[in-house]
Amino acid sequence: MTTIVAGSVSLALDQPFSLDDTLNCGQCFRWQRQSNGSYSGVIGSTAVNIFITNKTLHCQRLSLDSIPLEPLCQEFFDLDTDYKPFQELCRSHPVLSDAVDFAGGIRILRQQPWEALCSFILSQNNNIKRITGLIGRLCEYFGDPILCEDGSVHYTFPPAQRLAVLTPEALAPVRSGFRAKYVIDAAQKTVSGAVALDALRSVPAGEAMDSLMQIKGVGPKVAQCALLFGWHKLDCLPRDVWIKRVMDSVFPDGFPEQVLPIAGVAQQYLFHYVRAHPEICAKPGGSLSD
DNA sequence: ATCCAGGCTACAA
DNA sequence: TTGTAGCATGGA
Repeated sequence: MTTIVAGSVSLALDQPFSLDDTLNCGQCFRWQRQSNGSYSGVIGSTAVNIFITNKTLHCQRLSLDSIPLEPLCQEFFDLDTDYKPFQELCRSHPVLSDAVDFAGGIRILRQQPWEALCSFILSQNNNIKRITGLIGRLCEYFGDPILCEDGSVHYTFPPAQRLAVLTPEALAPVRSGFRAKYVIDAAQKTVSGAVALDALRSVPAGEAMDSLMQIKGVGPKVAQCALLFGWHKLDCLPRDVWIKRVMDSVFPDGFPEQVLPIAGVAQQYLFHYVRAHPEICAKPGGSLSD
């Protein structure tokens, strides 16, 4: 009996979707741009190559598994969510409107909760380039290899059970510095159930934050990033140094009220926008020396 | 060389 | 409660 495995799927897109912006805006760290402009990456235990042409998302399976490709991509890239209403809400403020014009092709991926949590623990006081390398090493050293048709090897994100039994010394090759002990604590509390990741799905953001912040090395910013990118809680508003800057200078009273339910989406447009245009945060007449 | 990066902990006042 | 030194690492 022959197993038919769909090697690729094509998904029609009914709204803007930029792979470059979505995969390079700091919400994920594991997608690699190929020389032809496509991206390769891992969703769960499936390695894929993706690209967009003619308002169609093409997804090719690289790994040798038979997990149905279409629902996998449909969910991961959040294709069932209509972002137009979110962008209309952002139009209520000129700078958010500019951010939408600049970064409106970003979609909030539906990453696995554990991967998002672990990734953003490692992200603290760190820059995106180094975070990417660090997570790459974590997966290469502690994930499961995914053999691919073309001879390449991808890796799963290491499950919590595997990291929970490690010592900081064992994690040394990852070169995560002081963050190693935080990752181990997160893994242990996840495995023990002290922090029940699955249960957070049905819990309001504030309560979910309190739960995640029991983990050493998880404060408000890491918790909100994890909940936004790993649990798709769109009302979370992570405040990193860039967002703090633009909040202080442009939104001293916070986002417009109507934006708050999707503040995480607005935040992500803004994050991508201000990193490319730091002058937005410049205080009018302010000087660096006072 | 000093500063900074998708911050948090531990401690002081 | 608010404020801040120290933290590991590496690129600018």
